[in-house]
Parts: sequence; C-alpha cells; structure tokens
Amino acid sequence: MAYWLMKSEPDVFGIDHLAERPDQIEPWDGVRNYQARNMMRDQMRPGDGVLFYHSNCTLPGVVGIAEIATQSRPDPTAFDPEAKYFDPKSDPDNPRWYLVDVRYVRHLKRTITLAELKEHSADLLKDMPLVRKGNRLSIMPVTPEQWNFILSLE
DNA sequence: GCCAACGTTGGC
DNA sequence: GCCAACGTTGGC
Repeated sequence: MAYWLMKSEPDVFGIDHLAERPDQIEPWDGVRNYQARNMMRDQMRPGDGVLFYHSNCTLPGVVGIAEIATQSRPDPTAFDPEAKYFDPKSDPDNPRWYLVDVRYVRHLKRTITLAELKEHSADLLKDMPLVRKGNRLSIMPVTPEQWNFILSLE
C-alpha cells in the first residue's frame, strides 16, 4: 500500500465537496500533466492513502484524508468536446489521460499548513516536492515516513 | 533537437 | 492581482 498527496482548489472541489458526494466518492478527472497521469495510471491501487491538500486558497495545507477507491481508467472528460478538459488528441482507442476514483475518509482536526510543512523542508520533508519553491505537481508520492510525520502534526 | 513564446499553477 | 516557476507547444 502506497501513499499520495493530491491537490485541489477548495473553491472548485474541496474536501467538503468530497464528503458530501453520494458514497463520498469522486472521479479525479481533469488531470492533464504527464507525471501526475503516470502515477494515477501505473502506480495507484485501491486502498492507497491520500493526503487531501487545498491549494490556491487563503490557507493552503493538508485538510483531510482520502483513499484511492479504484484502479485507473481513461478520463472520459478528455473525449467530450463540451468538457472543460477536452483534449482532441486523446483518442478512446488510445487514451492519453487517466483518472482514479477517490473516496473520503475523514477531515483532519485542523489544517496542517504549507507554512508548517515548509519548516521541515530541510530535514524530514526535504524530498517532498510540495515544500519546494515553484512546485506545481498536483499529485505526488508520499513515503510512509512522511505520511506518519505529517499526521503526527495534527 | 533547440529554444522562445505562451499558458497555467499556486503562493503570497 | 502579481509574478516566479514550470510544462507544453511549435517554428526553425
């Protein structure tokens, strides 16, 4: 079982939206970055743990825990000309983009802020892309050590 | 294959 | 709203 961190903008789709979904599950569509795609397509497995991160907001940070609910499958929004993330270069016979379903587990008791996590960017979290300047990766692997450490801050 | 231009992310 | 950092695109 592996661990991940997944970013989302709370104004668009935050942890509260996930918790309020029927079955508390949501397809993680719209990812259009190859590194992030490869992780979803090739490495994520049902049951993997997810740190749910809020980005582009007043208090960026880890706000909850989710889990991977399904194996990856092609992202249908890439084939839909009406969809925001339509990609004419993605062919149903040879899909370019993939998604997994994400299931809500729980809110954290408080937000573990990016500022707090950055305090550990020289030691415990030094290999985590999240705490590096200019990082834009929306999905990243988390080691068991990082997972345990971050949640110990709760 | 190089690289400038462009668009997006996301903290602040 | 600003802007640094970065990924992608497309001309050559």
